Amino acid sequence: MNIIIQLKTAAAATIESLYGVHLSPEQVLINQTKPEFEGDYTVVLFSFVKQLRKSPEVLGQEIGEQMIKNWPDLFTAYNVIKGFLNLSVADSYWLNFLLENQHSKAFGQLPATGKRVMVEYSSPNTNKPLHLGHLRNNFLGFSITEILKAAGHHTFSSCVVNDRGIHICKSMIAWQMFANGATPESTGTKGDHFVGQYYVKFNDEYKTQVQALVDSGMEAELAEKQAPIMEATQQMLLDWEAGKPEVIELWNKMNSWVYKGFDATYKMIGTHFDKVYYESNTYLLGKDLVVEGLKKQVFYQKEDGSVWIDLTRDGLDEKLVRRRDGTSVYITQDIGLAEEKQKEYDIQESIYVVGDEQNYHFKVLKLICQKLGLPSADGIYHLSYGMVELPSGKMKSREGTVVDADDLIASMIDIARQKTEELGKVSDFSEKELAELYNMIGLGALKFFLLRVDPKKKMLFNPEESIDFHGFTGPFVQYTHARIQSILRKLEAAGAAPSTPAVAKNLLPAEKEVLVTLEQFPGLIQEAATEHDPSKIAIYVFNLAKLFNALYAGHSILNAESEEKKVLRAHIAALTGTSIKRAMALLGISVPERM
RNA sequence: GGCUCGGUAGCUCAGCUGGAUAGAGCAACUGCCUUCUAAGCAGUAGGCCAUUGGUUCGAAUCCAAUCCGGGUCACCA
Repeated sequence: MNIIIQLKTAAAATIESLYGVHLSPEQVLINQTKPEFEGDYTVVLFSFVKQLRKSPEVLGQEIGEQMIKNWPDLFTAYNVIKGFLNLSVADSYWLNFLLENQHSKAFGQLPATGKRVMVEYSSPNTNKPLHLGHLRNNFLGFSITEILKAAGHHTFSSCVVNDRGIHICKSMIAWQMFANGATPESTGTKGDHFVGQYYVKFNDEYKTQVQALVDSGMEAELAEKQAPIMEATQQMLLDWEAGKPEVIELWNKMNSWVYKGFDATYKMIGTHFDKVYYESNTYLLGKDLVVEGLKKQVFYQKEDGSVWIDLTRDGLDEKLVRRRDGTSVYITQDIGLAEEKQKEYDIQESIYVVGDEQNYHFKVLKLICQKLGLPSADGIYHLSYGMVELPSGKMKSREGTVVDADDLIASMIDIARQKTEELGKVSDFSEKELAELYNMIGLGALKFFLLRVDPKKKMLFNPEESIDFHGFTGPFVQYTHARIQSILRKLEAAGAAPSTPAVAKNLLPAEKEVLVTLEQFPGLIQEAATEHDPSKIAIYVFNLAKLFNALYAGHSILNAESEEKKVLRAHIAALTGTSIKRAMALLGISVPERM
């Protein structure tokens, strides 16, 4: 049981015994004591003043005194300033905590809950390569899956590949027109980039054709529909749906190029999925649910035959779920897929990592699923995230202002290489070790950069300034880990590995601060999981590393003032090391032994 | 226009289930490598928490209005 819960329970019990007023522990507000005051944790008393009819100062004195009397092993001192009761927690508590957890490789792992959760993320289109926005999506999805796992849930990651539709046909048409049979192999181009080039070519040609038609006197709107390349694309979509063999063959071929490219990128960033859904297989799902919804009178039919749901009572609009011609719309397949996931994986929670431009869509999706009575409907959660913007504004693929994922990753790794070479600390590394290190640092910087901000906020990426390697960054945390490992290696070489049970009492402030923070780790994982927010982990691990660095700078470990202190600090270093490693793993970031 | 999300240091962001003098990082300026990795540490400076009103012992945090910015409201996906 962590100290905050113990504090709440103790404070509530004390208040009950002193004043006969029953409080639940949750009603007690505990803050970490500000550094300028004496104490570790603070009970905020203002909220009890009215009920207990005593001044905050008196309350603080009485409660503080009583808590120390009742739990002498836990609380050693108190002071009251205004309405704040500052309590000092006994050193023995922190030392016990340290001894109990020092060897736990899985420190922070919470007990199994039995809850089954699916996280869907990435969900790329197969007509162009991944860009910076996809990276934020992938990193968030991977991270939240790891966090939920650490919180004790049984997780499944999934990806819905948008492999059909008009956008893929655009690349296909352009390839037919311009490629002369070129392939990724013949041009030495990564498959997804290769196909993306034809998507761009399509748009160029389309623009030209529309302009030509407009110049010849056609209305712009009509020109956009009648441009020959667009008509050919529409025809190709119909041919695809009809299963025309040569279209299907081309579609398969081009998608396979794209997948090969995606796989390389996914491998590079360490993403993997337990289940991949292809939209070409799932786009017909949900049709039977429309029929069922009509029967249940959740949906209604208009005279023209189209099927709708009226959500005006829920403050939303009317929403189409089946077209007049009987074909389904986007949301229909999502309803179907939601049911499919539930059936296949028996999940209680279903998380969708999707950009915030689809907030409305997911609100509607959840409502419809609830009205249809799908078992997992209440467990639908849209992990909405803001766009990554450039100083010039939103990224637009048509205007060529997107930051390509592969390019960015490569440049991050290259910067990692440059900086590492400048510092010259790992000149004895083999080529292979160096390559691994550069990947670790470059990707660590990138992932940390994208995960450290609240997912729901839009964020800015400035390519000119690049991503920093100092301060609140991945490399900073990685560096702290490497330093810790260096110390531990030296201790081991000196035959003083941190296994001796006797540790020094009388913690110094710098030592205690690290311990207090370490003790919060499991609670923090819980918080990040319930709030679906990896940035909490990033902020935490940065803070932990910073506190450790302060301890490191102020107090020697190898040459500590006494053997006890040496052992104590070695233990703290070791547990900090495993915590950093664990926390960074929750962000999908590896940490090096040396850097 | 309706709904919705945001506006905190020069820049990028924490803090938002109300609590002490609003915190980090970057950039700027001072110091610190003959002792464990300076990708580090210590410090200085930098704020009308968009504006106005309300709720109360107390508001960056809650409520309302206003201003500014994003998203969305397709028989598109």
